[in-house]
Order: sequence, then C-alpha cells, then structure tokens
Amino acid sequence: MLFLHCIGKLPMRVSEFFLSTLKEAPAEAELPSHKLMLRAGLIRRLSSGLYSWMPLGLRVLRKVEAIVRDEMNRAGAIELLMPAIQPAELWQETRRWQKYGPELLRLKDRHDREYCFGPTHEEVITDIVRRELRSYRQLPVNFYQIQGKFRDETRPRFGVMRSREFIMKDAYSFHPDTASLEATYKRMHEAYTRIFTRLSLQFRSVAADTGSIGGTGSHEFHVLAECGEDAIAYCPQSDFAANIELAEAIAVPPPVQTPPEPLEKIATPQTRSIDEVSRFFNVASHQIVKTLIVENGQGDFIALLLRGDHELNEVKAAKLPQLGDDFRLANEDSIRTLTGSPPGSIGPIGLTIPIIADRSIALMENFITGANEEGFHYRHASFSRDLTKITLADIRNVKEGDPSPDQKGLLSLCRGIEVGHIFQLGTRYSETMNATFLDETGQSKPLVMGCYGIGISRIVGAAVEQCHDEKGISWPLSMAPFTVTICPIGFRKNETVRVAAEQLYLDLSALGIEVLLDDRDERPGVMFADMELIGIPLRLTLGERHLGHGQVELLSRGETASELIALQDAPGIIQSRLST
RNA sequence: CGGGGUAUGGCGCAGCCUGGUAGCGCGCUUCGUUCGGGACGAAGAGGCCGCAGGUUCAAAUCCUGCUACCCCGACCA
Repeated sequence: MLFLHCIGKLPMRVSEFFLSTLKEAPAEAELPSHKLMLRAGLIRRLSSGLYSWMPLGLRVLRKVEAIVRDEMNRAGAIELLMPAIQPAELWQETRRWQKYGPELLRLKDRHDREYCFGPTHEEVITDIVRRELRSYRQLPVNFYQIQGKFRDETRPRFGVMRSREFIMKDAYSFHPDTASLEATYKRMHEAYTRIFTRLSLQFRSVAADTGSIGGTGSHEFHVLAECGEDAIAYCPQSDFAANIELAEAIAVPPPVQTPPEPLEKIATPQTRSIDEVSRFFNVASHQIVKTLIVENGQGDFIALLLRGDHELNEVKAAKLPQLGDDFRLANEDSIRTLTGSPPGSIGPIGLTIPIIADRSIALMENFITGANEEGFHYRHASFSRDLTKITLADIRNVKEGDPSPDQKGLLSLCRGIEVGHIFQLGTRYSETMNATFLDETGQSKPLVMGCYGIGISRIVGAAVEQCHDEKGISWPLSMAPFTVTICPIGFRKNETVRVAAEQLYLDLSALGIEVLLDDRDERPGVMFADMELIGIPLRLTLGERHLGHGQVELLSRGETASELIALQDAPGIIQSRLST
C-alpha cells in the first residue's frame, strides 16, 4: 500500500486521520470563511488572533506553501530561514524600535536584554547580507523564507485573515543598481501572478502605497472579495488599478455650473453636518465645501478643504510636508479657539491658519461653506474671489465614476484582501545599516534592496471566502487537502462494497492521487455532508445498487448531478479529470 | 484606545428580571432496531454556571471589582 512516501501525497483513511467537523459555527465567527474554517476543523482558536492549524487545515496550508516555494525557486530566489526572535539593537539601528509602535511585540530574556518577535525581517536579512556580501560579482541575489510572524494587531478579526500570528513568505533582494532591482521586481511580479493563477483565485495587482516599510515603487496583490479590508480603484477600459489610498484623484468640475453671485451670510440653525446643510439649502452635497481642521506633530493647525461629497484620503494627506504622518483631527476646543465657531459652522473665509484645498475646490463657484460663526453659513462663495493663499493638493479618495488617471476611462471600485505586497526599497535599510558592496571600479556603494511578501495563512482564509457555498468549502484543486474522496455505502457490512472501495483506494493511490477513503461506519448523509463541508473536489460513491452493474458514481463538488462510470475505468477517468 | 455586547457540559442556546438542589438541541458512550442525503428507541457519561470578593439562612440569578472573548468605531465638521 505504500506507493508514495513524499509528504503531502499520502493517501488516507478517515479512520486513521483526524476529522473534527461541527454542525454549528462557534459564536466567535462572523465571516463565512471564518465560520467554515472552524466548522470544517481546519483551525482552532487558542486566543485572540492565535490559531492552531489542525491536520486538515495544515494540508491546505502546505499546498499553498508548496506552490509559493516552487514559484519562488523558479524565479531564482534562494530559501533560507531566519530567527523569529530578533534583538532590539538591530531595530534601534533603523530607528524602527521607536517608530514601529505597539504592533511590535517586545520581550526580554533572563538577562533583561530586549528582543522583539519579528513582524518582518528587513533588519535581520540586511545584517546577514552586510556580513556576507562583498562584491558586485555576488549580485543580484534574492533570499526568501517561509516563516511565522507576529504583529500585535489593534483588532485581530476574521480568523486567519487578520490574526496576530501568521505564516508569511518574505523575500529580500539585493542589487548593485536600480536597473537590476527593477528587473527582479518585474520577475517577482510575474512570479506572484503565476502563484495566484495556480491557486485559481480571482485576484488583481494594484499600485500601492509603500506604508511604513518605505521605498519607491510598490504593488499589492489582492484576492477580490466583498469582505476585503482594502478598496481598489480600477479602470475597466485600461490596465489601471491602484489601492484607493494611492489612486490619484483628478480634479473634476461640479456637475452643475452657475454664473457667480454675491456672497451671502445665511442663518442656518441646527445645521452641522454636510447632510443637514444640503437639506437646509436644498442643494447637492457637491456644492458644499467642508473644512477639516487638523493638527500636525509640531502642534501647528492646518485647514483642509474638501467638496461635500468627497472623503479625505489620510494616506495622501500624511505625505504633505505641512502635515506629516502623525497628523490628527483637531479637538473641538482648539477649533473654537481658532475659528470662533464650533465644528459644523467652520469655513475657509477669514481663517488665518494655512489652508490646503483639494484640487477639485479650485473649480468651484457659488458654493456653500461655514461662516466661522455658530449657526451661520455663507452661500455663493467663490474660490477665485473669496479664497486667498490656498495650497492645492490631491487629498481626497477617488469615487466610483471619477476619470481614470490614465485618461482612458472612468474608475470603478471593488474590495480586496491583500495577500501579497512587493516593494522597491532602494537603499533605505542598506544605508542606515551600512550594507555595502564594491562595484567594478572598487567603489563602496550601498546595496539596492527590494522586498516581497505573501501572506500564506491569509491566502487560505481568502480562498475560502472566495470558494464556498451553502454546503461548505469548495477548494480549488490546487489547494484541496485531498483531491478525491471515496464514500462507500455500508463499508463495514457489505463485502462487495468494501472490496471495491479498497481496490479503488489502492488504484488511485498508486496513481499518486491524494485520496481520502471514508471507512467510517456512517450513514451516507453524514459522509456526504462532511465531505462537502471540508470541500473535497471529487467524490466517488460506491453502493451495492450500482456496483451490481460494475458502476460507481462520480460527483464534482459544487455540482448537483453525479455521473455513473464503470468501476474499472474510475482511476483513469479521475486521472484525466485532474490533468485538464 | 473609545463605545456596545457576551461568558452556563465539546458546539449552539434557555434559565437570571421576580435568589431555593442546573435544563434543552446537537455531539459523545452502550445496547437494540435501522441502513443511498446529517436515522429511531432505550439507557448513560459529562458542568468549581469566566475569576475574586460581598449581600443573604440560601447566589448561575442581586452588588462590587477583575479577566477573557466578540462586534462597531477610531474618516470628517
């Protein structure tokens, strides 16, 4: 019976494996994928954001891992493994010990030395490389690992999709120059595309913000799903796609344009929100200008202007030199002191603090805005006539229907689960950590770096989110824990059925097919429901009824009608089904 | 970090308001009958009612404190 010895290819009997399915989902789960992963016995929660991978779930995790590893190797990356625990000194070198904040889990050893549980490994790999890499002859090189990481998330949720401990593939490449980095970056982009294609997931690669890791160019890979935590803007008429955090908003004129009229101050009691102002004046929200007062890290106040129907993009705002990444909304007291008015009646006219307006504001005439006096608003305000010394910037989120930045159509929005992120880091880490090499002319230069991450455990959750129905999970072949299940009816009682099932089990195993034989003494309904819940792609049902004619039933997960095939043809038919 | 909620057997829940020997469904064990879509009957096992303190003759139930977990928010004038 032992035809195959490599891990992950073992055939299995249910009686010798461990299935632990639940009829009802634990109350802690909200999302379909989270509920199903618990019900199918893929994972069990240990504590908030901490999950054990049960035997069945681990098989899926290993499948994903194997595909990622295969494609990374194929793309020329070299696997290594770094410690999960990292000394504080390394993080102090890059200042991230201070900057990373409470998400970084800090620990002390018995000698009171400080460490962190690695949320990422730029520092460690750069330290390795500065000791090992000397010459341009050794470049470029791309190291990767598949490893557990820990980020102390503000709010872990969605099971394995936003857990605190998770499995990640992270790769770091080192180059003599930017051109070499760009070549590897492109290769990684292609490898990622192959990975998600092989996993049979609906995904999209989008231009992204570089966030706290820093650097120049960056793409995220998103599995498309309603529950996704990121909004993606894309243009159906072109290949433009970007995270909404980054997508450039083109200044658009308001839909209605009217000739200028004189400025008027109007009493507007009890109107504080854009909605209320819009109702009071009976105008659309795009004819209103809202004013946000923010305070930067130095304690300076700045006013931000947005059209009433637009939202502030905090990522864009944080990049403005006047604000910086630690800006926040001013509190009510500060607003009253600065404007003489409570929030709800503030506006740009007469303000003495610096004003930054979204670019769309420059196209507005006859708009309504707060008068900096409680219960009063201006109407017929004009950008060109009434506002002075204003800085224009792109500080808003794009909206559905906005022009695409590439001018090739209109933007649509969708949501995605971020499962991969690639960055061109440049020399940010190599310079601060002094990781250099000697070029052809004998000159010492900082290494140019790239880094490339994939959330292995998150992919499993995202896949369930995308591939399930009312009966349970429906795995793509590439990540199914088993590819085919044999459900013999009356296995323990019917000699004919048992002999046929055992033979089929051996034949399929011999072909290297991952088969799960349900040899439990269960009624068919129980077997079927379990196999559907855990999402095995193919099911062979053996019963006395059809075996009498030498036939078995073949059913694909997700389909309702099974087909009758000859018992002796079954292994061949399954094999050909798997290769197409 | 702010707001809300929950905590009773492996899972899902009732009981709490109005204190008095802890219950239901699923699952589990044994026996019997069943046997192609989550069987039926009978008999069982399993619970410091999250933790600590208080009130009381008596606390799952009332009071105080703590802890854990979940949800919403942390984007707007």
